[in-house]
Amino acid sequence: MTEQLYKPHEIETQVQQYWEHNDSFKAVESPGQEKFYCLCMFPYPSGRLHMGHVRNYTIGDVISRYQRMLGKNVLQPMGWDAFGLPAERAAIKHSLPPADWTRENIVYMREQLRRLGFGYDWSRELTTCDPQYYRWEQWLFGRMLDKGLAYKAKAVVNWDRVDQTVLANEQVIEGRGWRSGATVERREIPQWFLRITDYAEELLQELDQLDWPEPVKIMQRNWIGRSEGVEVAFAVESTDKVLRVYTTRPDTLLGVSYMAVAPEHPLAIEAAACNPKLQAFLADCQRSAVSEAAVETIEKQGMPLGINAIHPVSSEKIPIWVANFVLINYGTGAVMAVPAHDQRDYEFAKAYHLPIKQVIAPAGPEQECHLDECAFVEKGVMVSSGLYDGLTSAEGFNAIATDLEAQGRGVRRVNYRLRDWLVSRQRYWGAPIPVINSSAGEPAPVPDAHLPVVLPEDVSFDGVGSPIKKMPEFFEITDPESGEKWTRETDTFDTFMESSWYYARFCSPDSHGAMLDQRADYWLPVDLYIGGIEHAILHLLYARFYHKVMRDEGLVRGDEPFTRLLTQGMVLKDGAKMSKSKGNTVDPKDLIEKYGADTVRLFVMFAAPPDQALEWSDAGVKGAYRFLRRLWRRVHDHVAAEVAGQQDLNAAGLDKRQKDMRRLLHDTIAKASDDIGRRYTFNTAIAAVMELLNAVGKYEVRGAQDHALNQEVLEAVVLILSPIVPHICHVLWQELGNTTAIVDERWLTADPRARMAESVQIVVQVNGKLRARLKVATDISEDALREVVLLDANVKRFVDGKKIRKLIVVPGKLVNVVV
RNA sequence: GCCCAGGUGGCGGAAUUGGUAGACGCGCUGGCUUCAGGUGCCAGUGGGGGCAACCCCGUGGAGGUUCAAGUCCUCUCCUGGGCACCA
Repeated sequence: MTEQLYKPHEIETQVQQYWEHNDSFKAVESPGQEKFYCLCMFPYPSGRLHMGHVRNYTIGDVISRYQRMLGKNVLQPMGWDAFGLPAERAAIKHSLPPADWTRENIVYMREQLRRLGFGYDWSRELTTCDPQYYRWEQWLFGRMLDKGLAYKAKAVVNWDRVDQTVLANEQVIEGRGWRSGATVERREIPQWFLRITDYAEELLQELDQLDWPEPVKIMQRNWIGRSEGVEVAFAVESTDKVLRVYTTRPDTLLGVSYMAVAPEHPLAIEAAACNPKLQAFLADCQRSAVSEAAVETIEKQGMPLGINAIHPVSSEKIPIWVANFVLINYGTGAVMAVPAHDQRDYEFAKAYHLPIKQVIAPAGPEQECHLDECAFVEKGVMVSSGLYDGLTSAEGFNAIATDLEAQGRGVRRVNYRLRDWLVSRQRYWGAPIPVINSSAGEPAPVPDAHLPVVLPEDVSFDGVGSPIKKMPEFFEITDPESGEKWTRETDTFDTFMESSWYYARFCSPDSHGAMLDQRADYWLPVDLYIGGIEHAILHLLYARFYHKVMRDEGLVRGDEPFTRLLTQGMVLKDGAKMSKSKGNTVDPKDLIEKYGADTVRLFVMFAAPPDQALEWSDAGVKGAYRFLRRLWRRVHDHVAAEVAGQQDLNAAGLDKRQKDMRRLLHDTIAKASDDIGRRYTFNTAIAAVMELLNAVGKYEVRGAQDHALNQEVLEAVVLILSPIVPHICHVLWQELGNTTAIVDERWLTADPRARMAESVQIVVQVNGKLRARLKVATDISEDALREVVLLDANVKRFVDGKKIRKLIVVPGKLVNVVV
């Protein structure tokens, strides 16, 4: 007797070849058939897949295969987010052009994805560093320029003067450049922006319609940061200048005791011109980091500018200060400070001995105000505000806003925290910005006929500045007709540009005459988008913005790109995120070699629900492998079993033992369908199938009907597991006597008749404490149930001698006796 | 600083609508099978008490609502994540 062993590598190779030869996952538009576009965030080709990728793509593949079994026309594409900073770092380290490094990585990672058995339509593969891809991004940028959606303005960056480069926040380590060690400066340079703020209101409003995790929607709402307030104009003493500030609390206007402007504000710069101390302070601020987290946690510092503003209501003189916590790119870059009613202003006022003037009093006894300790930031009733005394904060808001507007000293404004999207990067490895500059420095778009502007790939890369900034053959242009000299823009696009529309390009990746074609109307929007929670704000907001720009350009229908979103949790090991720097990575390659792709897929889906962090466990992987081996053996034992007289299952003629087994089967089908299809809790679906398989292992086959029942159970187990572990299930499906490929099979529906039970277990509590479990007929009357409950010996022990006050009955579940 | 998520056995996790806490898996303990094992099978496994039936305690902490709380409310402690040039 030769036992057939589970050899994952053999069968996985065979099954993958079957899919490839049959083009199993090629997605073809089929009007009339319901489509399902399942997209996972495409990877940055960093070298090799990490566990986060494996998890992300397994989740997507399981859902895609499940949807396909429901009969839908499924599109599951894959591509490469190929531009980015790591390629530049690697180029410096290995003296290899970023393009070569990136393409080598893609070849390797593509093979890893194949090896994991993901059902991608590889004919749609795209790579963002391909000029045939980014040419359309350059083209759309031209349209945005036409519409005024793209514009040039100055912005602050982290500048490393040694490496002659701009640094990402993550490259600034304790105020110094990560490579050069040079002190990082804040520098203002002209850069390109996209007017995402034009869409702020729509981006905010349409969040409500999206089937996205609530935390992600909250993060986007906060990021957009809509507020209603008043822009107030303060005259600057003995000048004709006006200092504009934005406040959401005009009701506190009479409590202003100083003004604070950002270090980059024109008033600060002007005042510093003849004040060396002030100049030193501004220079100091230049050196501190620009991120919001840094600004919020630094020690609040400031200096008076020596000039005053005139209060628009009281005409009082208000000193103007410069402060390091005021952000130049939010609001007007200046704030009116009301120490009594804003905690930050309060702390600043205490530190610099500025007046604290209360103008809002608690509206009732439930509010507490201790101005000797902290600001009173709640809304209340106005005091010490002259004509406005006695008004509530809300009434005062309106009264003051109306009065200021009437006097031309203020205007109601909706403000957004959202800032325009800065898309210029002073880096090499990105899509060139399709702009040329005249000798006078005036920018002009590159004509469509000259697109794409191709990034030179054969470059030597030393890390000091961008190579194309040193290549006259790239940036020097002479108009062949007029002889006029132009300079090509050498900045490249933020890589979020490419990832903002790739989901749409997958619909028509081979369209060479246009960015998109009508196939996009069939596939879009993406029905389910899956990726890391770390993209909750930027990528997802930019892609939504891009979709609306494309919509307004007539390229896509619909307002939103991603109908449903699934954010997957991190992969941890020893409680920390897996990362090279922590040295706690597990290479998927080693695991696949050791156990096969199915084991890796099963473990990743079983260890935790997809949106939670997943704690890596080598022992858990072994457990997954053991389960697959057990499944393999169970099926082969069944197939090999010799049973006299093969019979079809006669569901109506089963005995109690058989009915119980069959009920468990159909309960499991129902649970797995709900878990996989609706809840996305694959771990509990797998657990349910494990229980079923455990039960089938204990189930004694006594005759032909038992054998037939076993056949039904095992076929169901293999079908349910097939989206998760598709290779082994492909083989076992055929071992069970089927001639079809399981990838083309349909999902099962639970039979309600098989799920009906004659008896049910009732939990009996006395005063909420569990005292008995009773098995009763499903159709027992409530009165009969009460009677049975009170006859139970253990229940009696706790009830006897006491008065029954109440009897709570939850039908089919529970009885609680209250004594 | 602000925002978000999460604290349940030795571990990963389950408990879906307020109704049996700990499903399933790992690990561990004991036993059987095997020349052997990164094998298979059986039994046990939150803490405490009891020969047992059972009983008491138990979901980070403190209060509260309820017949009933891991789940709802208030306060609090801890951990992880994000905060605009990483993707």
